[in-house]
Amino acid sequence: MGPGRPDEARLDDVLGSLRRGGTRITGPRRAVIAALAGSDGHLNAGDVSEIVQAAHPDVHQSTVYRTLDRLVELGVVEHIHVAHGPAVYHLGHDRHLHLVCEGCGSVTDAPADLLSAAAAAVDERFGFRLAAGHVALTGRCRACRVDGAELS
Amino acid sequence: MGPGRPDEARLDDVLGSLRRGGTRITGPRRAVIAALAGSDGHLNAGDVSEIVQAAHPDVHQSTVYRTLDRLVELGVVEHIHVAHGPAVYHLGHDRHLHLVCEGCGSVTDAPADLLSAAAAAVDERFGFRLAAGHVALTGRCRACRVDGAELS
DNA sequence: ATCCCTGCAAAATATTTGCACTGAT
DNA sequence: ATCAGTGCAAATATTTTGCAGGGAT
Repeated sequence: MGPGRPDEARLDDVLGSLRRGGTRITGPRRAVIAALAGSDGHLNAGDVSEIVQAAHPDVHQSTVYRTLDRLVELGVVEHIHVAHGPAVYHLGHDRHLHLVCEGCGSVTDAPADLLSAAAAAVDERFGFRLAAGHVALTGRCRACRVDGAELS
Repeated sequence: MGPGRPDEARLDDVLGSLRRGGTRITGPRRAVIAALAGSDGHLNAGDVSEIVQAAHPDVHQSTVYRTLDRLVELGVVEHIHVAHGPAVYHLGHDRHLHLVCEGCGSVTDAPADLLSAAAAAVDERFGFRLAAGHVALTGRCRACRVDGAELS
């Protein structure tokens, strides 16, 4: 469609990282990476499986899990723990924060520097190094903060 | 042992809340609340079950889950989602934060006001009301931040 | 040719739910 | 007497793992 296809560029980046890491490049792995690269959103392992299996029905879900783990290990994928649901994955290590609405489940990205002051305080007072991006923060988005929807 | 038994006071507080909420007071419920009141730490549902069943072997685990849910509903118990493991529960709504170490799994409590500036910024910029205490923050505690233990 | 990666099946972990009975109110 | 709460068993959801065969290097 438009000129320039960042998805493919990202895919190539990741493949390069795999090669550098001594990790073999296989069909299932391409498919998993493509699924992540093709979606800007935050996919959980089941989502990735569905997308992958739409094109490659033989790829087993356990392979998706193992591949995601490997990619996290290599540092090219982040996994974030959402309050109730399963962990979600996305390419890159932008280190942004995730705001998950307890009402509607929507995920909002926020810049990591929002927590940098807090992280410094935590480090100073507790000697604890915050990995703020690893867990999603929860609360209520603009749309849901009035409605009395159920909490989690 | 010492004078004054805050555990029992807390237990009575909770029982009062139950009565006010129109919730029946049963043996299993007393046992669950006592387990929470008797431990300052952060127990997951399995821990609570063990403690309860040590004294009351007949109490079923599903009852523990349902009781914990009810207590959360009533606002006398908080449940916090820890990165990988199961949710942990504790009495009260101190609204403190939880710092979970990715290395050793230890949980450190931190005052909620550490995030109040960040919460204000999030509200202003995204219209998102942070419920910071609901999800545990992860990182590396003092002891683990040098050792290269495995990540989660 | 090596041995990392895969598919498969089964297990492990965490939590929920339908159902009939019991006990708190 | 009512019906919320319970024990039990089974289902659900997510993730992990042992094993043997196959493909990337």
